[in-house]
Amino acid sequence: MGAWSRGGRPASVRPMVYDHQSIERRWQAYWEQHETFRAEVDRERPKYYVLDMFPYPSGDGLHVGHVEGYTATDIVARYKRMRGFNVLHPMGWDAFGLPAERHAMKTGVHPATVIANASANFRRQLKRLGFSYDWRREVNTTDPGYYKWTQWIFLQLWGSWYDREAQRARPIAELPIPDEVRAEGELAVARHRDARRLAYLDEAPVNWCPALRVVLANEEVAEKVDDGYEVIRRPMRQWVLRITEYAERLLADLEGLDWPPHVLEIQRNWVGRSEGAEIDFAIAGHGATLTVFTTRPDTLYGATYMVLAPEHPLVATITTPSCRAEVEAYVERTARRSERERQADAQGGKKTGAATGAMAIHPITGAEIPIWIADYVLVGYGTGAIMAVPGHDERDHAFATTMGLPIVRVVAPVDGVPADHDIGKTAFVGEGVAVNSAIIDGRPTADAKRVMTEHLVAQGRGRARVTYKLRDWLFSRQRYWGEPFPLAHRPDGIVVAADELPVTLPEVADYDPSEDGEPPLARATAWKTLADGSTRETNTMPQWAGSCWYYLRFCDPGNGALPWSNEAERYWMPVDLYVGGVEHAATHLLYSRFWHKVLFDLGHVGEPEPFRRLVNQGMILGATFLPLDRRKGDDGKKLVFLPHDVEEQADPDRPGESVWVVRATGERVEIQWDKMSKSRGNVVNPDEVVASYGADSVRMYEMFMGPLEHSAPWQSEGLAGVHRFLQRVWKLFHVTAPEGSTEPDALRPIVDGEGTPRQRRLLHRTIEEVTTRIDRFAFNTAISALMVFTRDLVASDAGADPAEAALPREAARQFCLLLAPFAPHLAEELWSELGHAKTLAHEPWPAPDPVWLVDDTFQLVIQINGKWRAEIPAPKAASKDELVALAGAVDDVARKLDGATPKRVVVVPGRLVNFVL
RNA sequence: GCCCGGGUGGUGGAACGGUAGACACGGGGGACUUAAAAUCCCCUGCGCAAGCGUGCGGGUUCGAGUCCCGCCCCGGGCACCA
Repeated sequence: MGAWSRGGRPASVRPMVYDHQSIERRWQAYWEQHETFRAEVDRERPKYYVLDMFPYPSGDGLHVGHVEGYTATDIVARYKRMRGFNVLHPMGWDAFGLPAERHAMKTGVHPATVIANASANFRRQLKRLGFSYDWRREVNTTDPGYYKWTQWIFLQLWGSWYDREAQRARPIAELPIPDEVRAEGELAVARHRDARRLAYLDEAPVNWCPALRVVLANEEVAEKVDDGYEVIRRPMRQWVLRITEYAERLLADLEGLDWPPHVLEIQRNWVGRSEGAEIDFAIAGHGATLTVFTTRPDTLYGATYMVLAPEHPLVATITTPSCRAEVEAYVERTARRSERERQADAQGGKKTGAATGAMAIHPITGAEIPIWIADYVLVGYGTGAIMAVPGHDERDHAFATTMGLPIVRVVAPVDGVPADHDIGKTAFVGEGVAVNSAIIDGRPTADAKRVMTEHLVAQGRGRARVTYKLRDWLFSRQRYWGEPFPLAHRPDGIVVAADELPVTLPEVADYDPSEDGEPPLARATAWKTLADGSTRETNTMPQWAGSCWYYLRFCDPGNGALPWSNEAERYWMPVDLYVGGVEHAATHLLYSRFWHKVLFDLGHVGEPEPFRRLVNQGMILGATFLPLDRRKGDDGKKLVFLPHDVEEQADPDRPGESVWVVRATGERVEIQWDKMSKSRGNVVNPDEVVASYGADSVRMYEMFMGPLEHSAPWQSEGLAGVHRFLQRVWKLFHVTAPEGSTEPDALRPIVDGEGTPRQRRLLHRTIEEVTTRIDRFAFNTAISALMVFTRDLVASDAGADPAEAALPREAARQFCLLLAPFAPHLAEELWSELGHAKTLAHEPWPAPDPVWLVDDTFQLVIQINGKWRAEIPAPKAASKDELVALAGAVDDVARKLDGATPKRVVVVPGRLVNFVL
């Protein structure tokens, strides 16, 4: 580098005009020292709770994607503070979970140490970006002082049952115990209660991931399968939370939330409500009744066989001796199949199954129809059994075709669509008119469903019913780095709560669960064994546990006696704005809402929903470069070049255009944008860009990229552009020190007041625009208004009004306030240079003066037949007739009109005149 | 397959039913400089032009990127859930 290049500037030359490094350092220290963003309950002021989805503190540090969401919430936090709200804006660490544990296994460093280091790094990075968190409220889910209360909430769940009549959770002590149960003694009462608790032990097939040696919740399976992990079903005894009791409320309460439609849809899909009927079938030669769920009771006459899930409890009792061997083999085989195999078959429409030899009796016709088992019927949904109507259900149709079972039509399409439909070839799944169905013949589907259900109810053979896809939440994990369950198993089999919380994690020598899934805590014998002979539960909670309620702890993080005080919770909750990634739509957001409702039912919180408004930030994409022929490299993977391998060159073929070229070889490559990830090598490190452009530039660039919800490519030219803007702001406030001077830049000459009428109009329009655009979350356009102001406030050197060469003090003052949410460091610096002794963080937000929002004149647009023809300045006060006269007098317009009388003249005052010929 | 959300310059994106492309990036030209960098100023949807332009085709309206109907494409969600 030469003496004059950016890095090696001689000391005699003055420093860069806008020295972001020293400015940012100064104000970050000021905020910290003065506790500028400290929040306390204050009943005199309205509150505003702005929350980020707190991060998992990974060893890789913060990335620019985090920064986008955090900047948006910080803008809102700073803005609301200036609007007089008492703002709660906290940050913490979601620090339990696999990565720290795996790191510990590899390096021998304790997960707590791993987390401490990583979170210290995150905290440093966040502070460097100037976010206005109240750091006194920082929480860490792995801190025993925190997870004590996670365990406490778990005990609330364990200690409750769902009263379906009252539609709410109630303490288990209030559960009515039938006399005959009570008569059987303590153990029977305990069993009766345990079967109804919101947290219960269940021996059921679970999603087991052998590679990770852990069970997965249904919500987690898809993600792990996508990551290439094998997930198999295997029976295990596990803790499960009864979230299904809340299905209806989780669905109904989505109404009225200000959430993205997309997330509402994911939640609705996940809950998966469907209305239908249960129908009871007798089994020939057995006392047992086989109950099925169907959404199409109108197709009952078309049921030609029955199917049970292989795990259905009746399978063992009804299977005939001649079929037993085949059925058992089939049950065995399905139990071992992996999730992936099942999905593959499902996609291919491939059906397998076995006949039980038993026959069901059709509740209306009395016909005997065969009972099969097949794994396309799921044990966890409905009743785990179906009546198969191959004529009108694609899956039943495929199965019937494979097994050679009869197919009959009981619904006819209306309007003859499709006219040539062949029920033997494909199922007709649409609505139509019932046929071949004695009691409902001729009725349209909706009507037929209703009448059939009523008929079944009258006969005592069925009932209307609603079912949900949502399953109970599998809540235990066979890992070390999670919250221990505060429970112990007594020798007599009764489960009891720990007397004292927290139940802390013991030290262990080996973090890995055994191959068959015995948790590492099971080997901590001293910890596990209690004095009275009972043993502690050795599973731990999933990572979601801590994040299910952290927003509540933020209300009162230092409380040692309670998870939160009533006072703090009633004041701060609900969260007014919650910003985070969409990946949590079916997991974290569903789980938190569930816990919150339980806490609400038990009177611990005051509102049924925790998050009033939700916004998902988009992804920031990183660049990689691909050869034009997409050839593979030596390792057999697609050949990829990283940004530092590549440079931009002028395109020799197309002047003015440029192409990407590999520096070493000169080969042309194409740019490709992907989600940033360490493995792709396309990650932008916030530390580096903050060092070279400053936190204010990085914050502003991320907001200027486009709407918050959109994904957008990270382009360093754009960052440089925003940085240039901040330099222009600096220059607006300063006269540059003479060349060679070591003095800092001096403040531009200032005149009192808001300046000339033109400047005042500009100021008030800017206030108006920035305000409405922050309110609308249109931060990119708010920034553009700030850019226009900066460009136009002071007359450029060449010519123009000399009265506008100075900086109007009042305009400068208010501009600092408008800039502050976006570029808080620079705004504070300029504010203090204007002579203010204190931070601007609590200054009132500027209000536009309506007088200056209206111009005396406006640009009148003249249209002919709706097309733009001319534009002239016209007085705002002009009447419609005057406007038409003005418009008609314009030469160009008069010529086009050519003396013709318009059929109609549309006048929109303040905008346009449209002559319709 | 079903359900959401989108398609606007070379790029990111602006536009209460009222001048499409604000503000930026990129590109071009100029000023300053011995020169360059930096900075500042001007131009920049397409077309030689009349004109044409917001995925395509219709419609409503004096006027449609915006509202309605029918398609196409892209992104996302759900999916053996009876």
